[in-house]
Amino acid sequence: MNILTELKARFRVVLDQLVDDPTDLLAMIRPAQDAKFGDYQANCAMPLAKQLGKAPRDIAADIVSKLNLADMCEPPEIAGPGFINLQLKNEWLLARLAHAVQDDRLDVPVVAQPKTYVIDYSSPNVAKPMHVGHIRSTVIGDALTRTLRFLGHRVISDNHIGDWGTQFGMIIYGYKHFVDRDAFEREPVAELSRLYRLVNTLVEYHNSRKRLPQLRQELGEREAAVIAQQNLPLPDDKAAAKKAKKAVGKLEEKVVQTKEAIKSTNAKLAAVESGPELLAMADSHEQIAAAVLEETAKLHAGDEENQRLWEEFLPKCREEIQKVYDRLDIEFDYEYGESYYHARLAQVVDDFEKRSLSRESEGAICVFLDGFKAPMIIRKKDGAFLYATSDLATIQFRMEQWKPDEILYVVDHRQSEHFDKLFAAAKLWGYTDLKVRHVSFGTVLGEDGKPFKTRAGVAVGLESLLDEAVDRAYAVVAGGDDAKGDGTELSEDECREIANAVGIGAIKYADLSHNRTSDYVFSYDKMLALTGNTATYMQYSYARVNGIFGRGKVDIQELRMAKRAIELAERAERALALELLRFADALADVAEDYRPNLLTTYLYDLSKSYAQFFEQCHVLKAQNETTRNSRLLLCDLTARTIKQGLNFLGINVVERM
RNA sequence: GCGCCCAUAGCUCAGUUGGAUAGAGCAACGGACUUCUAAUCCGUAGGUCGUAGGUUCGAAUCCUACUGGGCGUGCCA
Repeated sequence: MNILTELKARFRVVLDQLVDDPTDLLAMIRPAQDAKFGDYQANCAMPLAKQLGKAPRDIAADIVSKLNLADMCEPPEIAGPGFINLQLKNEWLLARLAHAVQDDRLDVPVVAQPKTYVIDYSSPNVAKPMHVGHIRSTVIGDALTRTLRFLGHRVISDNHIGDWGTQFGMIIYGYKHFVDRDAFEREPVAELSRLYRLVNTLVEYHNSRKRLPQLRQELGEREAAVIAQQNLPLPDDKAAAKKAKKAVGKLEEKVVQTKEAIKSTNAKLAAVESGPELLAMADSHEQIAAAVLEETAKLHAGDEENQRLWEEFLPKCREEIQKVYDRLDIEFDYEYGESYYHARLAQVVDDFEKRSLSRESEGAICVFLDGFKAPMIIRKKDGAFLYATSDLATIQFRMEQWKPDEILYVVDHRQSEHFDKLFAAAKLWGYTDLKVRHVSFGTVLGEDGKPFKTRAGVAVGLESLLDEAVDRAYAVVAGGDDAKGDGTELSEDECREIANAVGIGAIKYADLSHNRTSDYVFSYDKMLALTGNTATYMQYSYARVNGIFGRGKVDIQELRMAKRAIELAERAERALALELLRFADALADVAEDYRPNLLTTYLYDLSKSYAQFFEQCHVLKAQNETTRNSRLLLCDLTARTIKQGLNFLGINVVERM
């Protein structure tokens, strides 16, 4: 049962008599901030004071007198300005725990009104290897899928793979001009990836050459602007003088920006010019950028050769991506790539045109939306479609196919404006009942506080990231095992298996435990730490419970069925019990605003409660058989909750570590 | 220029949508092992919640201005 939902239902009956809509007031019932105030607190009396023209403490007393809570709570107490403090009755807790022991769902109810969700996440480009930028979308989307599904919603996970864009034009061009046949035979994906990078480098080289003179000119103009501003006489007025100085600062900043742009442009030129072979390639492929676009256009137009190459490359690329998903233990219901929607794009634009929702501007078909300066372009002046077009087509398809109540896009925050426009356009198009939500997230930073890149300046590959985490986890696991002193307990195979669960778990957990909207600093040392809010700590808590069962030769299945009584004599026992029963609340919180970090916080609190219980309440050497059995059941519930909770995060537990 | 986001302990981060004395972990310091896994636990210290105003019974949270940072900004995705 969901404790908060139950309490709110009880309060609603009373508050309905006082106000028209108690929704906001009910949101003010929450877990107590401090254990000394009880288990839960209701803060709704204070805001009612003005509205009802009565003292808040009197209102609180009035509410309390009308509440029907006797079965669930001790008599409520009114404190401070009008807080209503609630303490759950032990009998009530015991009844819930007894149910949880027998219940596969750990007493977590199914939602009253299931919805249909489409969740769009991960969405890598098949032509490029997956990199660090893909973890957050993949891991957050997967966690939301698992959690919402468990809560009883119908969830369709759809990996909107980039398999149709310019990157494929690059690969095709590269394959036609630069392929190394032997390498392609041996390792096709590695070779395609090399070709992608090569073509990309050459394209950037020529772009840079074109851009450099412009940048130099810009630099001259901006430096002149600084001097001009500096030469202006300083106004006598202090505020105006300050403003003038600030203007100089801003202009100087722009000079710095331009200088940096020149530096990175020069680096791109040097990358090619340092190698005679590369330079020769660049010289003989001067029109490469246009040629790549043409290869892409030919593919889209159904050119036989390009189509054949695409069909040959795509499965190989997808296989490679699948390897990463296998390692991450992530599955999708559907993986309709962008190419899947190609046939619909022209119709989408036609429909917008027919219904006068769009119009031509500077040769492009544009949808002008209220509140946006720039229009959303759905067809370029050269006739090609854009990702806005295919995103619209995707919405149309999903509505036809699944009729979702809500579509979630788990995509980084930089695309928020695109989604704002997309959602506005979808509404304009007639999807007024559909809820569309951009579940955005921040950037993964390196320890220097800047976006996580290799020394060469490219995003860190996802595979190598996983390798590194698992290697480090192996060192931790094997090291910890050796340190026990009584010889190595774990076999080599076990160590490897544990290291895999720990390493992959650490990466996922580090990501999910941060508020998704903020950037976070990626650190192997922190994520693999054995203490603190890490997957490793949670996995360790789980393994310790298992250790008790092993040492005590406990048949936990038998104990569950035997319906042994749980007792809450010790403070630590009661605290643990209450935490266990908050699982449903925590999951509801995750679903509320799609925030997996609320689940990691919960699991960490649970593990801490368990650690205290573990210190203070000896299980196997309990005073008597009844207490021993009670505590074993509390251990069992803890282990099951941790396992289930980590499972929602896509993280596995290990029986020993 | 315009738009969006952010600023909390030395460091990395929470903060349940306006509630009681702002919390964790790391690092620092002090304690607890003939152990149920010490791979742990307990304690101490650490804060002008970027600055200045405002809203009200009550603000890290809402509003305004400022400072500093990130991102986006008409034909990439």
